[in-house]
Amino acid sequence: MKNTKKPILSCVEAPRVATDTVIFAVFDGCLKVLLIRIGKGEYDGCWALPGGLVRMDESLDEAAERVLSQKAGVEGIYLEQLAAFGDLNRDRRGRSVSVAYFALVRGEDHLLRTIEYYSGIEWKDVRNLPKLAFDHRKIVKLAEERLRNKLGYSNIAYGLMPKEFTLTELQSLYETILGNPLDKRNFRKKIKDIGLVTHTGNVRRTERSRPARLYSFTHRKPTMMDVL
Amino acid sequence: MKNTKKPILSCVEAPRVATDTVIFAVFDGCLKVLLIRIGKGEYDGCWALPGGLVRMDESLDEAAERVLSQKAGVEGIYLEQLAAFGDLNRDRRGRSVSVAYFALVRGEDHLLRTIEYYSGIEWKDVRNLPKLAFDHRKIVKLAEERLRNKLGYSNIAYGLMPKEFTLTELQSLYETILGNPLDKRNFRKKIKDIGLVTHTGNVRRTERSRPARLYSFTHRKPTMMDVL
DNA sequence: CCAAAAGTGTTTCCAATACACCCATGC
DNA sequence: GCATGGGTGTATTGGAAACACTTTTGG
Repeated sequence: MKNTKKPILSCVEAPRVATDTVIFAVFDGCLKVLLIRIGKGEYDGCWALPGGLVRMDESLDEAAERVLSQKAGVEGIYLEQLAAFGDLNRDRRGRSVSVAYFALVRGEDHLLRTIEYYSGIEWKDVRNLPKLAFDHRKIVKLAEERLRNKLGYSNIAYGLMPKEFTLTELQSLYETILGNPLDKRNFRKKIKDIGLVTHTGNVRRTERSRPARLYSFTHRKPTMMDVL
Repeated sequence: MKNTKKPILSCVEAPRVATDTVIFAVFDGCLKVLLIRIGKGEYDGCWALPGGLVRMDESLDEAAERVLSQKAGVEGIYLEQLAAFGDLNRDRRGRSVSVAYFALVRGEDHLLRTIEYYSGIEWKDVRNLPKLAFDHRKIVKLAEERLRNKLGYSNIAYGLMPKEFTLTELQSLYETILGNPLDKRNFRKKIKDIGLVTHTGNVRRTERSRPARLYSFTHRKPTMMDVL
């Protein structure tokens, strides 16, 4: 049902509502987060998550999608609400409440429009973050935890992998995010047993060694399953 | 660090920020939720979760605690953030964003000040809810799911149980919430193996049968563990 | 001694783990 | 033919699940 009443004009002190999104990608063997450099004001020189105020004509999810598209140039990717952050001192410029999201970008697409938009936009290694503004370090930490957990009981890895990939590449993604090595035979057995991936019929040929069979995710929608 | 700047006076259209809390208790063999009857306006006759606007001088968590205390008369109980809800049409009276919480009340305390405060405040069986205002049905559903999940991998049941209890009582709480029967011997073995509870040395004597040993939770702080 | 609920162990089964060698290709 | 990474199966173990009888009390 659509909201038919004219919204109330709020002329009293009230917290502002924003969204901030932790955008993950895996490449160069690292879990990366997309950050924007703040150029002036209270947090000059710090880095921050892409975010912005929520408008009157958009839901929280829509606001997060818009920010993703405007500031990071990505659309149609995996996006999920993380939590709301509303400590009094989270933003030194004034009272605000932020609804944090986390999003996943395929490693192959990590260059998409990021550098062109801002010069101050970069993928940073999660293990080695610069100084972050607001409470964004806390948000990234929570997002990282959530990502690691969900990897174990859902198929969200599809959000980080290209359409086609080898099982070795998939395993290496899991290892990068989880931070520990996995047994090759057990990994492949489990992945195949639960039908997480489907063989596409194609192979990738490399110089120097046996060609690898290519797979794609069986489901491209978020699905719960015991992956590991 | 304390917020030293004067907060910005927001004189533009902006979503209002509220909290709503799903307060659970288990008694009479049912999982119950505390609801408040709405007496007038758009949602006349509907029931709603206790909630209210977030003030400028309190964090989201503090706002939830205040509402809990003012509207439900309970303090110092288990409280955890659930998620933020911000669909455009969630409140027909105007644009709002609500940060939902879920809270746990010991069954023995379920009468605490509830009836006295409002006549329109009642514990309702989760399996048989009345018509709810706003998007509160969705919020209750999510909270229920979260409660069921957490029961399996944390000790939060302590928030629902009295100080001392028998293992049969604890099992019956699990069965009520999960909705299916559990094996007595396996349940007791697991509960004891992981050290979830500690024997207090006391027993409860009933007429008509063998006395039951009394236990209390080993930890009264939220702790992650494989309970079931 | 009877009714009522408390309390207690063992076996079975499945899923997670550990582990080592052969295969296909390019050079 | 050799170097490189791809691909496969089995034995072991540990935890989950199934399952029935004895104990203690009050009346």
